Amino acid sequence: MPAATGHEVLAAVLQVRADELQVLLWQRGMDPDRGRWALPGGALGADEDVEESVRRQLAEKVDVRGVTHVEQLGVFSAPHRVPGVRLVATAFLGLVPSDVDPAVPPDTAWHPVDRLPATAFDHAEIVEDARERLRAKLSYTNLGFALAPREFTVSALRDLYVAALGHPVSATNLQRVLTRRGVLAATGETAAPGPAGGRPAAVFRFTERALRVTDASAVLRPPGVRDSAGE
Amino acid sequence: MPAATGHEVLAAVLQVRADELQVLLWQRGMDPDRGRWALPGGALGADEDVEESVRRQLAEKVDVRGVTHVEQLGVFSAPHRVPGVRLVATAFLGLVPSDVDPAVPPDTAWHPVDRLPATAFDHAEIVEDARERLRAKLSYTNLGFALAPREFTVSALRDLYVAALGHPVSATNLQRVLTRRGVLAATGETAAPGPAGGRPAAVFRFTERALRVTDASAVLRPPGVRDSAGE
DNA sequence: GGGTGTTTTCGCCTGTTGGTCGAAAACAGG
DNA sequence: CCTGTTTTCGACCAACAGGCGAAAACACCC
Repeated sequence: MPAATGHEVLAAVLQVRADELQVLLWQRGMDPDRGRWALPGGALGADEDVEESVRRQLAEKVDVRGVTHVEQLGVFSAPHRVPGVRLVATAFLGLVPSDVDPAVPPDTAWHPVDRLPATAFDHAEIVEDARERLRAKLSYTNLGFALAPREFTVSALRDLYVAALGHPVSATNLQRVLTRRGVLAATGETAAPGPAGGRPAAVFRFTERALRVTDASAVLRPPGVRDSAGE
Repeated sequence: MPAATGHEVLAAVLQVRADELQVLLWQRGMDPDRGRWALPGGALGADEDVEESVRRQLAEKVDVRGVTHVEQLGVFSAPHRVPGVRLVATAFLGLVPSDVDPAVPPDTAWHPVDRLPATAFDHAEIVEDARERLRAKLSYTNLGFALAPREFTVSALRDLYVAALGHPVSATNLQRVLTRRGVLAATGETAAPGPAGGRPAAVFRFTERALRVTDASAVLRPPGVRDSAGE
């Protein structure tokens, strides 16, 4: 009696390329929406949950080792979001560090989230949700690790934040804030200066490459429990 | 070709009752999991999205006007989370103000989230997710409005936060923080003192009864843009 | 080799926020 | 009128983020 309901997973995979936040899309070769650009994904398999499914489907488009972070965005379930069939989608956000350039099939390409091509179904809406989720989480988590190479300079990290957030970020502040949160650590090495000279930049690394929420957002925290201010 | 996949919606409706955070559950009268307690919900209809569906299903259990806030928690999709059938669930968090006591069917009752009875399927996990989401959002949003009556004293609001957060909260701080964020406003009236006397408490109100995120969480904000500190 | 320009780094200052504490205000009851 | 209770308010302090400018460390050119 409940209508036969299919379930698909979709992934908005984001990466900063050429100082712009871009998303991985593939061009549909079949109707409906032939020629329009769609998010990677596909039908949920019988013996997998949605997390396993999205990783499996992504593996068909890119080298999954490049995708350092995957998290659930939400459910998109408008009755006619896909014409003809009843299809509920679980959308995901995926992040790729800026130093890798995974090989992709010929029908697949990166597009700046600011200038999307004609998109299929409700996928533009999903990309917008992914972008906002990224923006919010960059502020109060260490999610930057998923966009950055293993090692980087503060200015390189600053450029990533500028591209992802869409507004200027002070390098001074970025370093101080992240250091105080205890997620940044200097490696002791320095990078070679650019062609115009300049002081060699110190090389940093994220202390952990797993998502951690900053307690700074824990307003109204229990009494007596103060931040350790970076052990 | 994809296995016939059913889709259901489930709601973890939370309310502070008797100084404890409680969740609305109903006792299953049929197998599987007969006798165990389950979250309200049901199959997704053909002509509704999951948001519409959860409100419709909730209306069958409680007076929906009492539920002041509903938001998506996430998808639960373990292949055998419900024995026998393939059922994917979209879980929701619902909040009810502490001053209403909606009528519920005979098989339905409130249970403290700290002492859940035997629960059906993976519903205990969903309740735990709902509770953590509430805890997190109380800190950096004005979500308290959804747990509180339209008008209240600071100590009453403090008791709600204590019950929901599970740790002591300073009344002084709560008032100052919420006022500075611009979400609290004094009505000018005072409440009658308790039986033991004491100074009459001032009555407050939330300035808006819609979810708003505090910009305080927007660390690394654009330069020059400072908080208006409550106009 | 010294000056110039560039890039990064570091320290200081400021405004805001949240946590703590204690005093004062406003009530009931004896 | 005195005591006990509850609420309210102000003062103080530590932590934090943003802004700014000086100093450090390099490349290039004359």
